[in-house]
Amino acid sequence: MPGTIQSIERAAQALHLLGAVPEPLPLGELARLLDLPKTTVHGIVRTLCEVGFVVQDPATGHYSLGSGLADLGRAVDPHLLRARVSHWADGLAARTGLAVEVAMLRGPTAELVAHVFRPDGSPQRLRVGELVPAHATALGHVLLAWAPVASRVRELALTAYTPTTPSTHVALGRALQLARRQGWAALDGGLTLGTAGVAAPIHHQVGTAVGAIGVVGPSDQVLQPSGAPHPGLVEQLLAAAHATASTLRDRL
Amino acid sequence: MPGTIQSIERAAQALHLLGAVPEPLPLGELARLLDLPKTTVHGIVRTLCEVGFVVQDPATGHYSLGSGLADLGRAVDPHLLRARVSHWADGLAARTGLAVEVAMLRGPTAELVAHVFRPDGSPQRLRVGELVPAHATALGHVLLAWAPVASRVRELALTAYTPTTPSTHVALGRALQLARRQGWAALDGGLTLGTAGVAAPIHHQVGTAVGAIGVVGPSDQVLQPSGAPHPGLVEQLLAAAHATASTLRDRL
DNA sequence: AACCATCGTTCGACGATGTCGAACGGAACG
DNA sequence: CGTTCCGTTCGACATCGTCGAACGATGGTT
Repeated sequence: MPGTIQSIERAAQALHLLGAVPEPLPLGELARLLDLPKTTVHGIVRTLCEVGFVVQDPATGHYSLGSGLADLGRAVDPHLLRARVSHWADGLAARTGLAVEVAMLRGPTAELVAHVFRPDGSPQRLRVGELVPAHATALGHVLLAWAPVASRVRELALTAYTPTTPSTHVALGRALQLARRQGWAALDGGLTLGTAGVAAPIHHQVGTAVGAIGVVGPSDQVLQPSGAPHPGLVEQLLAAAHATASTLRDRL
Repeated sequence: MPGTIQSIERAAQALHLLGAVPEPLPLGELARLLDLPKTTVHGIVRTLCEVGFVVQDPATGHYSLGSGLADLGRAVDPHLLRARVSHWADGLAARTGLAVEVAMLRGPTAELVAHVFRPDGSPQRLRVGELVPAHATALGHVLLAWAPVASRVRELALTAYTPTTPSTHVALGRALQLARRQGWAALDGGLTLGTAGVAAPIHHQVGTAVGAIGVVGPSDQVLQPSGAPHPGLVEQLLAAAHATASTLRDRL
């Protein structure tokens, strides 16, 4: 039986000790209990502080368990995501003149958790709560591209809503690869001819996206004749996504 | 600013990923998301499995968060300790003919969480819930000797109940050092003249004791004229303490 | 039945990183 | 003011983590 990684075991022991007492522990005490030199323990708790599993009381220098541990088992609540994203989504709609939608992956679909109307006063219908097929929307492409279990794509039923809907796994795979490469996704007429969307991932943990934010509107207002998004659109989307992700990392 | 420990950071990233999805992740998927070779990730998750932070589904081989993480923030519940210790405490009382008490540290006192009567049928009073001064009992000496924050001893008010109560910090310190060295504590007449106790720590995490188990009775039945415990008494105590600790580590 | 792909796992070479003694500045105490 | 103890930094060194190669097991395909 091969060995395990000593530094991870030691970190776990430090966490156990910090969890065993309600009050913060000084470094020397931790070192004494772990039977390790202070500098060794200091390296461990400094790393645990950086990843949020341990916090250091600035006044006393003592250490205790951090909220990062409690957060591990919790997926981001849709209401929390909506709360955090709405400010940026409002601004994005105002600046782009387009409707803004935010979605989270729900099996083969994208569930809209936030929707800001395009600001031109035209009649619109609130779509929050609606499930849209992930393969047929830019939002869905982003969610699939950054889903933890990418192999799930093989299981999707790829209904062709329009001639431009990716309706084979090869076509969808290519679109997702392109999204991963460029960091965003665009799709023209995937669900409705004449309507296009561009979306970007909202990251919470390394490598995956908790949601996606996108703009959607008439194709000629979202994309240039070349098929590329209008100048500045992608940058604004990425900025909104990044800002939302930052607020998600804030502790309440 | 000096660096942090890469392997601990990587372990934390693995835990975040496992926490981000409700279903278990295969090793290859974890490796892809972490952008690390499979063998590297395997070493990390094997270690996390060993410390209980991750579990592996035996059927599929996939990994998910373990209960060890949730356990970190929770001290052992007195009712749980009582439930786990009672079998061993009953046996100890039967074999030694002495009353058995189990306690947990509560500030400067030892709180009795379990009490088994001496089996001679004499009238006795149930003492569960009672707080006894830690410095004046063998149980309390054990709890103080293996407390996470040893420096708290300085803050104790050392009331002298009998001439043999350790009533200076020096005397108490010596008694605790002796306890740590020999792995158990004995005290004759600390609280009541003519009554002696011997106690051993119940460990849950490395280096600390979650509780203590001890026998208490007339001095001549607990200790030999030399002051040493009766033969076999310490071994039986340590066995009961160890068995209790083992059941505490079991997952319900 | 044979072949193939992919899985989790083990082995072991190698050098990158973790370990930890020495030493630091700061805070608290007598 | 001197002393003690704290958390922290530095840097030498060799231990340990990394990871390519390869394994047996499993499931799917022909």
